[in-house]
Amino acid sequence: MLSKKTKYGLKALAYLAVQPKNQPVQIAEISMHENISQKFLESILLSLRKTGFLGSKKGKGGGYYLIKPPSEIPLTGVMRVLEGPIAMVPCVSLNFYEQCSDCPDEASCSVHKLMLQIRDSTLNVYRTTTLQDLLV
Amino acid sequence: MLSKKTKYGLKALAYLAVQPKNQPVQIAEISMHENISQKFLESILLSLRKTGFLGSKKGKGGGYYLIKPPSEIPLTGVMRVLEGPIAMVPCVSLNFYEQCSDCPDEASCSVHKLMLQIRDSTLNVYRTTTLQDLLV
DNA sequence: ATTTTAATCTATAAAAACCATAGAGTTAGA
DNA sequence: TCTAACTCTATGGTTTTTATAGATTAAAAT
Repeated sequence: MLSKKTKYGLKALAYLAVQPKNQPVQIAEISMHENISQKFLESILLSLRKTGFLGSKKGKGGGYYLIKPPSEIPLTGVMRVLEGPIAMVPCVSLNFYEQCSDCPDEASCSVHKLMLQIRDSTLNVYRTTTLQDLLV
Repeated sequence: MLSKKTKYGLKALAYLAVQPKNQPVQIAEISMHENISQKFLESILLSLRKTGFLGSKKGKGGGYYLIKPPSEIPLTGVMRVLEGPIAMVPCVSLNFYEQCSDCPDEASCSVHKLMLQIRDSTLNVYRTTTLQDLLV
């Protein structure tokens, strides 16, 4: 299941992507427009800022804005920040690899083989889709 | 993330798939061989039996066995039983469709569009892969 | 019939993840 | 200096996941 965090994050990014002249938008506006709990959205936007997707401006007329044009933001990075590893199992993760404690041999593991395929096909979508492609 | 339930279930199915003459295997044997908590495995195998993937025999010489040959078991069904809906969001699910409460219009929802693509590419893997393909 | 073996069922609880809120602090602009 | 808006820390509640305990039922062997 997709977490609310990711869902809200993507919606917020898409909302920011259609702003004229990429002007800063306040949390409150995004939260109202997209039906998202404001406090929760705060923490999500904060993590997107810390990871370099968003910029922010404090004070009057401030808000959040995209740092790069939507067409230059592939979803791989966004998804890793919001949802975590793309792989469904650590032993096939490119960025978060971990050995399975219960599994003596990866090469002969049936789950490993399957999840490798799933990772590749999912990754292929995220790599070839940018934020621009999500806009109406 | 893939749940332990699914991981264990797949391993158990693969283990059963390589049994000579498809003979019944006891829970205890699978649990030992695959490093799975026996009680937990019990409930997993039970649900696989109830959904028609496994048969069981009680008493001495009993155990669980595959009902169909591995090559005739696409992973779509198995995954739906073990892991639940394949879609990451109910509004793009074929078998478990549900409207999003927070989303006024599916057609213009950025998350919807993306998750539709992910569902299709994932489904494509599960549909074209059978239990047979997971064996070494 | 009785005993043994092994699946089945019900209930429950520990652990982790997820979602959300509260409130104080900080920064920037007017 | 006042106010608007982001930043940070902490915390609580709910749900899901994982696991365990114990009693029951069914089949086979004796």
